[in-house]
Amino acid sequence: MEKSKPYGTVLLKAAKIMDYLADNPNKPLQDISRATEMTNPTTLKILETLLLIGYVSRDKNKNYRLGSKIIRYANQYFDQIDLVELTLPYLEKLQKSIDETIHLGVLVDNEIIYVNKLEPKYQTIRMSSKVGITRPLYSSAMGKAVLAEFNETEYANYLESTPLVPHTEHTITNSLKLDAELQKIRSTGIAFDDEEMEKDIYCIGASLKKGDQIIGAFSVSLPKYRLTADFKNQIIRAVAETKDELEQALIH
Amino acid sequence: MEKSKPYGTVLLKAAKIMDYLADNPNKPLQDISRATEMTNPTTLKILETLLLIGYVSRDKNKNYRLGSKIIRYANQYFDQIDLVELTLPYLEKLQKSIDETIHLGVLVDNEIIYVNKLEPKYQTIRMSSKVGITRPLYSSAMGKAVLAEFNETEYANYLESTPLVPHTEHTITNSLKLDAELQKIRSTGIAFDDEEMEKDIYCIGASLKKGDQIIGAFSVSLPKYRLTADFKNQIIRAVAETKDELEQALIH
DNA sequence: GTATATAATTTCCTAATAGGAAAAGGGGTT
DNA sequence: AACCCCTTTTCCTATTAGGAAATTATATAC
Repeated sequence: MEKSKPYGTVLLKAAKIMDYLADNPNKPLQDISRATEMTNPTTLKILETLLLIGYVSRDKNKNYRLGSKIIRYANQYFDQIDLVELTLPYLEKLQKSIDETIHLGVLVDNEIIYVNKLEPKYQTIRMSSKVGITRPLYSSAMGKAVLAEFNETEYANYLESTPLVPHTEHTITNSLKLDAELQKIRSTGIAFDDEEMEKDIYCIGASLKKGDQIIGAFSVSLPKYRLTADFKNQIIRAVAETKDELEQALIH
Repeated sequence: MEKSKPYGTVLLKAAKIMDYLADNPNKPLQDISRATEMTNPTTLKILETLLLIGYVSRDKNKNYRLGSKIIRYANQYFDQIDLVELTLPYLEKLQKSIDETIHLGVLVDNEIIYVNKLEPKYQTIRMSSKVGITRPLYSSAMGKAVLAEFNETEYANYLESTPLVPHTEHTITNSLKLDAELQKIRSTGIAFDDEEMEKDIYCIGASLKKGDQIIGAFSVSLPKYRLTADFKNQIIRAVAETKDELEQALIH
């Protein structure tokens, strides 16, 4: 069984250019050609088409960057979900009671994408994270909360397609251990990430469902040294309560 | 002089699909083919490549929507600018003194793109606008503020490439009138939009420059009936002050 | 459960495109 | 003015794209 060649070679090349420009804004043709391993004429022709459709923009010094169409797409993307606005008051309430970083994520293509982030008001040590980045399901609190909602087929497919790569020495890389962990999450509704993604960071999260549909998850993240037993219980209670409120709100 | 065929037919088709999915999320192959006037096999092949590069995602019912890559791009895009975060405290302060809708926009490809929006806290009648949408330069307060900063060549190019299409009966469609208006803006630093974009909506804005570089603009928008002479002066003063603060902050 | 309708996918061939070598054009610098 | 470096155009063929038709999967009716 050999994998067939993908269709749309220009499209793949264009994506390569876009990826490069996303990480390296304001680059001239030459740099883009070099980085994407294409000749100047080819790169130029693709860039001109990308310019035409608004995916990139070019300044007067002939440097290229991502274009305005991207923002328009992103906006529509959030519209589709429109979760951010809906959940904001509840997450803000959670924020008030637990002054730590709160994330909201949605499930897309077996990953969690951060779509909102609320920062602690008074804590000076904060997490560095950003809306737009993704987290694997197996090694984050939000991810495991979501995984726990998968049915057997979905879970089997997930495991098959995803190698359990360690990010820290605490990452769960054994599927039996992961099974056990998910079992626990199912019984309590609360998921934890004990430095599994990033050293010193502890997260407590829960999934968000709209009826039967898994939407995503939210979580509280904090440096582990701030996590006393009492505080942990307080967060768990607050997260559980927020989950109830959010799922109530999602039904309308 | 004939215009040459654009390179990358697949790319153009892919963009058509993306545009359609941006406006019509969760559509099956058939609908996409119909809307984009392509055959099923072609559409499918492009969708599969888009899937591969993360530009679209497909659910188990085989409905397609924009993919997570878009959010990642958008995030990088904002990083490039990183204006939103930087300006937020100042715009919030402006918000507090003038309880009306505040917009922040950046200049991209001779258009203003809204990148942030602050809603009035107490006013119940609000503007319907969204982050991500664009406004022409000639018919918005932010746009005219930016146009007033263009040099002669830039301005000439702009006029040549942009027809002054009326949006309301107040839109300036005469370039001499626009010249005069820009002259006034240059002398005061404040731009107005007197129902030129949308009936009943009045905006007061100013440009944002970082040294010599035109970044974008911000504005206060409100229903015209709330605009007394006194309130207008109050807004002008607040906008001028905010402009100073922001440009100070932009230098670092 | 089977028939029927509808949509998704694969196959396969040729019309159309893509890509790059080479040459030409632009712009800034010594 | 000559040079260098980067961008853009030209032009030809190796490669890809696109669609008709057949096939398979999926949903709906009976």
